[in-house]
Amino acid sequence: MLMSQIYSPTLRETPAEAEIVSHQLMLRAGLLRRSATGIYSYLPLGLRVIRKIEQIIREELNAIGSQEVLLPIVQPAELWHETGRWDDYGPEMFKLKDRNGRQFSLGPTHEEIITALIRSEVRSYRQLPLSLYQIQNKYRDEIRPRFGLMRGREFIMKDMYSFHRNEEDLDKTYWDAYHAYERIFSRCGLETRAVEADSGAIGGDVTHEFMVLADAGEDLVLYCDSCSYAANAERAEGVPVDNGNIPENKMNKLAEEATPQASTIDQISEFLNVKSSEIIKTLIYLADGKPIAALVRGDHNINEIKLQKMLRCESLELADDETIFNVTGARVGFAGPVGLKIPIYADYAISTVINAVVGANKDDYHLCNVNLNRDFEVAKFGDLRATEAGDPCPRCSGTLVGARGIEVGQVFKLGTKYSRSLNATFLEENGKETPFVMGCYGIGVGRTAAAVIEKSYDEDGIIWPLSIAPYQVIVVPVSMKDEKQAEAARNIYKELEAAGIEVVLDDRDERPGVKFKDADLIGFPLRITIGSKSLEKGEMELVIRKTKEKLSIPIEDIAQKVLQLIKEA
RNA sequence: CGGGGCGUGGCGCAGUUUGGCUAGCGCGCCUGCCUUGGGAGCAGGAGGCCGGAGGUUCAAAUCCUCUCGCCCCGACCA
Repeated sequence: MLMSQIYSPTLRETPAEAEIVSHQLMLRAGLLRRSATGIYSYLPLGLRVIRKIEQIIREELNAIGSQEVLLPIVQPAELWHETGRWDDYGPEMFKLKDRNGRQFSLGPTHEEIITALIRSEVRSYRQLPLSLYQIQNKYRDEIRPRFGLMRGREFIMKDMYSFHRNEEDLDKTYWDAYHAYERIFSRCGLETRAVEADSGAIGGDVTHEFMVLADAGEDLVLYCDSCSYAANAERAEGVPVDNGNIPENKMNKLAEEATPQASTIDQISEFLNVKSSEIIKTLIYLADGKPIAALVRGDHNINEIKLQKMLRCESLELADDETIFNVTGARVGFAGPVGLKIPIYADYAISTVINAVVGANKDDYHLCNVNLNRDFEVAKFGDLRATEAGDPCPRCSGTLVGARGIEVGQVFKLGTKYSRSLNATFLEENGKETPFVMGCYGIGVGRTAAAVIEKSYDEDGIIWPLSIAPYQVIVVPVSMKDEKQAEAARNIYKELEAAGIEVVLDDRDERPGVKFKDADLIGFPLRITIGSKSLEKGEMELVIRKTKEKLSIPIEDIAQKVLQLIKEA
């Protein structure tokens, strides 16, 4: 390909719209342009990177026996009503109507479609297991799209779905996929860490997210400093603590203190001169519409996902001011467990707080020296707090370390959630109608490209690994007007192309600085520079983008050397 | 959805507070000369309903009202 022909408008200056490095460089290198918030056009070089990643995915998934399909983007609402996700997914779904007023959505994911496809065709255990995948645009009207390809509203995703007779069979495919993912990301030049995670709106119990540790990541990952435990912070387990029964003689006399205008933990801590760990935070929630109280220590934060799991409720939201007043008799900021008539759930750590400070359920008052069992009862203890860096590891005696992570893939064991609600069954050997046991497996293709840049760039631009670079080599003659250089450039270009190498010839009549800057910005892994001096010696210069290493190599050896470098990568 | 910020040639910005001549600058773009190992130089040039609508005024990029779009932070942690 000739550089003069490639539509790759590079920018000297960083567009104001881009905040993180990968987004800035994708725009500057002419890989990407924004069309609307979270919606992008991929330009030729950007598309080539995407296609390379897709190809790696295809190879690895085909290798574990999955087959590629292409499912519709426009999906009928009825299917989503069947699983209840038309409402569960809520405003995240792009919804549309056809001319007859029939409702559709732009697919945010494809569990419904694929399950509906399978249910009418796969009738026997003899046809299982079955694994299908597709690579396609997904549509989610994200609450806050940002960071270019990192979180778009339209984005390219590989999604794979597997169908099984039973859990054991699912387990095998689950780990096949898990290991295929490791190979995929590794081939893309990414170091990933599989972490335990929450399954969110997709559902299921066992799931791992593949995280690339990077500052631009939107997730917080906690991992153990001495064992292999790693989890998304929203999922990370707390370690149960139990202080046993607090001896009566350590309990001080309950007292009421006026705390005018002190309604936050910090304010109370300062006003009463107590540590935040001596305060019990009382949160009033509506669980499926019914009020409940959740207690966490003042220096802890609640994890609503954990609370929702413990309550086994469909919906969970913080109560509104009116409900709080009705339940506690006080305005927000003065709730406490003493005398509450609603069920009280508490984090394990609550059992360790002696002589605690709590809201008095009375405006502008708090209670001091409050003690569990003497002054209030807890319906159930559990792991309710948000685990943080510095907390003990739930698996060993180590300590959890925090890091930002970019989630590039996730694998789920879905179980029968979708097959049951969509009535997708097959006949078992014994003739019994059985719902499919399912798994699903996603990879964010564009996000993977973005993650690679986040981990591999320098002040001059992107540093693509050979495996997903838009082209492997760029040939840069210092001056196209020097006919000797131009000819040598054309010759080596043709030779490399003939050897099956993906090569670009920068045939533009630009000054060398411009061509070097563009080559570095776009991130071609290898550059062959042709100057008059080296040419006279019968040599060309091979420059490694990543290390900036420059090798003078006899012209006749160049192609061989390039092939060797590609092979070694 | 809440808060903050921003919309001025393709890109990055100034000008807006305090209304006033033909709306500026840098980069990019076009033409010519010149130059060729890290985004050169000189000369000439094109390109703007100042996001949109309405209003105030002799006069609006600038003031007022409404609206659209974009970016950032937050989204209930009492």
